[in-house]
Amino acid sequence: MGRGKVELKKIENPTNRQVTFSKRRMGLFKKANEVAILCDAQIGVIIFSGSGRMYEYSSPPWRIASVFDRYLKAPSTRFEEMDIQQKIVQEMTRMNDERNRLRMIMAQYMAEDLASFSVQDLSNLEQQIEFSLYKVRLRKQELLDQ
Amino acid sequence: MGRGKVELKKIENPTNRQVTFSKRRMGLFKKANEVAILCDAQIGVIIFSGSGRMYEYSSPPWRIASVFDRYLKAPSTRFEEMDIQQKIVQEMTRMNDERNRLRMIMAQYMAEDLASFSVQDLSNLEQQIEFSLYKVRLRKQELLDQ
DNA sequence: GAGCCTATTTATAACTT
DNA sequence: TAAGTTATAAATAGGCT
Repeated sequence: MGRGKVELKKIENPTNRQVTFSKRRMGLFKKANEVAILCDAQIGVIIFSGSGRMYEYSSPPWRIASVFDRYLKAPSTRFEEMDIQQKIVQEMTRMNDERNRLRMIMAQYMAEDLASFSVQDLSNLEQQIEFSLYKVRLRKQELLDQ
Repeated sequence: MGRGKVELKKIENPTNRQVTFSKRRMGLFKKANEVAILCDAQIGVIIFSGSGRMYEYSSPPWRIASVFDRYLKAPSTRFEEMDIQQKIVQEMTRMNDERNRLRMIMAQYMAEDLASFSVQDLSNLEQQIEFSLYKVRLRKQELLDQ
């Protein structure tokens, strides 16, 4: 989207990174606002810059606190403790050796024991899988375009 | 952005609204992901559809809970902190199904490092993910049909 | 009614001042 | 360095299947 194609990795030049951050942050909020209005949705977006500054968007007429409050009340929502995040990281690290193979079979693995999921859980899972699928397709296309 | 210009107001036709919601939700998450990576930012996005379904994005490797936790601690935040923090603590205390959560998070992690995959690998992965998506949807439908 | 397609609109990277 | 401009990449509305 611009004079040149941009690789999806951290922009090393701090000045360029700051400029891009400023522009794209505005773009992201604009998009969020459009979805909220066009599709009658309630949206909250929080951004922390690398330097720790916070920016937020919340779809009118709700305050962002309201969106998060609703998030807390969502039936299947569980707030992960830091402990659990650490467990995730540890688990991912442990699996490093067979990481690729594991990823290949993860989709299969994931779908094998769905009995204990609620409808909301499954909807969330569905979304995450769709996003994964999107990313896989994107990556494949990138390779094909080379 | 499309065959016709769209007025910024709620799309009245429910079918069109749903289609637009689905497309733009994906677009919004993609944009958020790009900003997070390009600009080294931490981003959380929560969307509630008009029907109350929740969708979320959180920039890897952070979980969305982490973004919100940081939000609650931000100096400029001034809504009822005690109240909401208490709710968080309660939620965290009630949390007991980390296994399923972990599995759900895996989908997101899974797609994060695709650099080493060949096109053939990706096609296989794509097929497996699509199959998983199919099974998740099937299971969800079963629950809804009960 | 979920995908795929493509004409157009929109976002933005690099340029300019 | 910041603000405005423009060429180009990306998103997507409406069609089509």
